[in-house]
Amino acid sequence: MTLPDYRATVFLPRTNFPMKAGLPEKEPRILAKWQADDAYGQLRAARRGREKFILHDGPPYANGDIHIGHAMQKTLKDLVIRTQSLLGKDVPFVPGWDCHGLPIEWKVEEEYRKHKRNKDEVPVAEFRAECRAYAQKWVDVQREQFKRLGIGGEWDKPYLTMDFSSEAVIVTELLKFAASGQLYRGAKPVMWSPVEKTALAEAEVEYADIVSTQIDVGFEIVASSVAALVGAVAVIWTTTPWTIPVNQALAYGPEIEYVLIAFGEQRVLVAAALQAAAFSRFGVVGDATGGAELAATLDPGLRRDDEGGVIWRGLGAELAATVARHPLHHLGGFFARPRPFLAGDFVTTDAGTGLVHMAPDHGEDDFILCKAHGIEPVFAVEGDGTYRTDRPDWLWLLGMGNVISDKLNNPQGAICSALRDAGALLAASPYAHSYPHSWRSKKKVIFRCTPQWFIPMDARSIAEQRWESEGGAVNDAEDSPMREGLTLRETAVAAIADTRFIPEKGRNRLGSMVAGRPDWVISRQRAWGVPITLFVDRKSGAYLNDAAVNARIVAAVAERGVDAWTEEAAQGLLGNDYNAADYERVTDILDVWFDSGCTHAFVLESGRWPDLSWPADLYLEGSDQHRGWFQSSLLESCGTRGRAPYKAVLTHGMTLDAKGFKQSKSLGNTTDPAILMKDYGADIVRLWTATSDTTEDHRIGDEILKGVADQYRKLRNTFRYLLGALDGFDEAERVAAAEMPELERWVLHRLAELDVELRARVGDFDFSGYVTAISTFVNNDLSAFVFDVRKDSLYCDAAGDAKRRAYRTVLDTLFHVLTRWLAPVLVFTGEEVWGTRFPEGGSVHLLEWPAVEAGWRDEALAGRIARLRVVRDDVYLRLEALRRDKTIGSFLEAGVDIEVADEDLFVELSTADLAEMLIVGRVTVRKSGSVGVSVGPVGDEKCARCWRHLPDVVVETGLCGRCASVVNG
RNA sequence: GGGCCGGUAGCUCAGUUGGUUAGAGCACACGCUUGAUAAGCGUGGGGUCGGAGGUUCAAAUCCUCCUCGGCCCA
Repeated sequence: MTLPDYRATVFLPRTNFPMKAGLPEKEPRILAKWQADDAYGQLRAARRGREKFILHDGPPYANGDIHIGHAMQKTLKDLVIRTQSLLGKDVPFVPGWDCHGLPIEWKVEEEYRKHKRNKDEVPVAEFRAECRAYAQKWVDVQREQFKRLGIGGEWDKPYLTMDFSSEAVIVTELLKFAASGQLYRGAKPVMWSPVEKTALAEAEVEYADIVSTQIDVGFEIVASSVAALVGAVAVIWTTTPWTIPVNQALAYGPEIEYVLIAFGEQRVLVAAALQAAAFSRFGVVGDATGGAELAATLDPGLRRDDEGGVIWRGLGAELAATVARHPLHHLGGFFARPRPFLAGDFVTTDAGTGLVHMAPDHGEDDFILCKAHGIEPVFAVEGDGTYRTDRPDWLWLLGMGNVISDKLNNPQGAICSALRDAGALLAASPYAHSYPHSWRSKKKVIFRCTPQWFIPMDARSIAEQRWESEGGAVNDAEDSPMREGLTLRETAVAAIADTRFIPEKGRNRLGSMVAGRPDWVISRQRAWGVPITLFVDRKSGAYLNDAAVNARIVAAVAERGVDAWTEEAAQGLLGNDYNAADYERVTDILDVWFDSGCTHAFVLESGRWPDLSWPADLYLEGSDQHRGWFQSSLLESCGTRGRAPYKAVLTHGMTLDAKGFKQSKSLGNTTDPAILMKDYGADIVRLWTATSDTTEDHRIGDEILKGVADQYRKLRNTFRYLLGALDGFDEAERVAAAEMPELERWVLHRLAELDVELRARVGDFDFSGYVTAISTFVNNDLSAFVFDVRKDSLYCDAAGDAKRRAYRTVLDTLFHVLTRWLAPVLVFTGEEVWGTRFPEGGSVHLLEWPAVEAGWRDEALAGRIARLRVVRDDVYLRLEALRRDKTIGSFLEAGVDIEVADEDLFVELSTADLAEMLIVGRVTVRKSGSVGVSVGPVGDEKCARCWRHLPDVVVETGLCGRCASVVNG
């Protein structure tokens, strides 16, 4: 007998929402619609007047395509913005870019080289214009790349550090530091090219093998706590003879062993470990006759490491109170000053003599060590590499040429000659080594102390920063914007205490960096940046601090940008009260970190974006920004406003490759967001961001993305099921929660629980916990349990059946809840899902957090369902055995007999529709002395429509009673 | 070299103040279903918690050292 096909009478899910997402093609279309509808503007209008949440965007550098770190970070920011917005807050987002600085200058210069143009022949304003155009080009590129990721924001009006209005505020902020006395001119050695007369960055220097002159020079010891040393000669070794006239001290290693050895008429002091090597040099004095004389006086016995020749032996620490004099001390003045022995950790016995001559003007170690002992640089070498002529000390070197010239440095040059004449040159010979050269001119570079502008961290120590005759340009503070009586460092430390850190460990990181950092060097000898708009009095060295002048400067920059700061404009800016000739116009530009440290001022505070307000609720950046933007913003704001520009700081880790290694182009292990857009789509990248633990370093790779795509598919299919199951859902079907079966009420209970959990996760910016909670709910509670159990009712019950209506009511609730909860993560899919069900319903992103009633919570019910699910798990374990021996296929073919001893459990089980809950053919529950579960084939006929095995199936129709009544209406 | 941070199944993550046999999802294997079907359901295997010491009745958890990796400095 052939039974009718009842398939057409079953209410199968119906939807045109495709299982396959096709995100790479679909997302751009949704994006275009948002653009056309002004989705961002609509959202602003919808949230007007609500509590604000200000996430201030840290500006990426406008140079090159975005990388995966940018993608992850902007997505993270977008998750914050969209979840806060979902909570009903007004969350404007103004993205920004960092546009000034060296890397852009390089790129433009690189173009010049390609076209054989010389940067020095290009007017600086024209050069800056090209830098500006270059930055703008990448702003436009990156803007599209960020938009493609589904990042919402005011893309049509971003902030750029190079906007004239930004530049004007940066200048204003600088002048605030000036006005409050928080600026001083100090010095610091930098890489300097005497040929180009400019400072160079590390990356602009290349190393080349050259031959220099190495010399051993004796410094006569004039005082020492070690009596044997007085009158002896301390020997230093150097490959830059030109630095000897700038020497100010000698350094020794406290742990190094030194020996005093007779050498001809002299006694020389060198490191014990280097004695042999040093002595083998001595006597080699180029072609000079003096060398031969010296060699002749040398006792052959002393050329070996002969203990007999050692007059004194001791550790460097014993040299602490030793003082020498410069070999050219007879010149008087600068050269007549004593040369103290200083303990230096950097002194080694790798080469030389174990004693290092210190020229604080020309070495990093030298500068720091000397500074610590109050010895300041003397600026003996000018920018063009010649010795200064405005003091008598170096006039004897007049006309000797550039300090990098071989003529000056060779064994016959002026310096070696002077030393030889003084009897202090123990050796001079060619020396081959690798030496830094300018990438551009290929000429040798030097370390050279140059005046730099500083913001002091400890204002009380400003006076100590001054150096002789250079006029430490410190003005008295008018009024300090910092907390009363506190230094900038102390203000910043206090501000950190007032800030929330997510995760908490960021507090320590930022705090220890601020506590230990040196003064902030804000000047750069560059072209592309905001000028340090100061006029320095040529006589006093103090910078001009006049409100009227400052106002003119700011107005000029606001109008013309950084090009307003020119020599020609100086008198106009100074006005009638000052004579431009009396003032040096500072030509340095600001460190770009000062620029970005001011973003809070020209973005949040300026009023240019009326939606924004100061301070920000949140700054969100990578952990590398503890040294960068978090700190520059903090210091800038503390120095001008006495507090941090943010209430909270959220840090994320770095994105590593699949194996946990840093991504780099040279390693070839980078992940290109553009390729991800093509292969996966933005929602996958967003879901990857949301599921990664971004508080730590995290990984990306094919396997990881595949896993994320799987998780996405599960969520997508859940939406597809909801859409299909809700086909034709009508408000009239709706059932009140109180009228619903337990299973539906339990779903509502779970939603009430989730509501609390998810709100907490959003508050903690814990998106991985947020998505995991939703995913687990969808997988375990919905897909594996509720959807499965209710499949029968949804498919086979009559359309108007109370249970089915209750279920569909809950599915409708689930639809609204899940689309909204997931919309911040799956921005495109969320819109697609929403639009599929409500084509005229506007954007899902305008909606607010779904209404979940706290009254849905029902702990007693939750306990009951949990116990039933334990029974379910137990039964399934047994049914699997029946499957294995082919007794049954579908669980619907099984009958289950449960015996319980406990009265309460018996009542609980017998009042539940266990056959339905377990999706089996039949369940009987008996009270018995023993406890047990037995399973077997149910034996009843299978209903041709609902496929359940039931006793009331009629053979003729093949239908069970329920299905018969549905089919027959 | 220094400061700070991290290492839990193949992958992504949970693991409260130390306290039963270290969990979840995905992936994988096997099976069911063929009316969510390039989907859904079930069962299962898989971890010496980076390594070695130590404290403790008891350590993924506390301490020390090592190792690998990351950020920032030098």
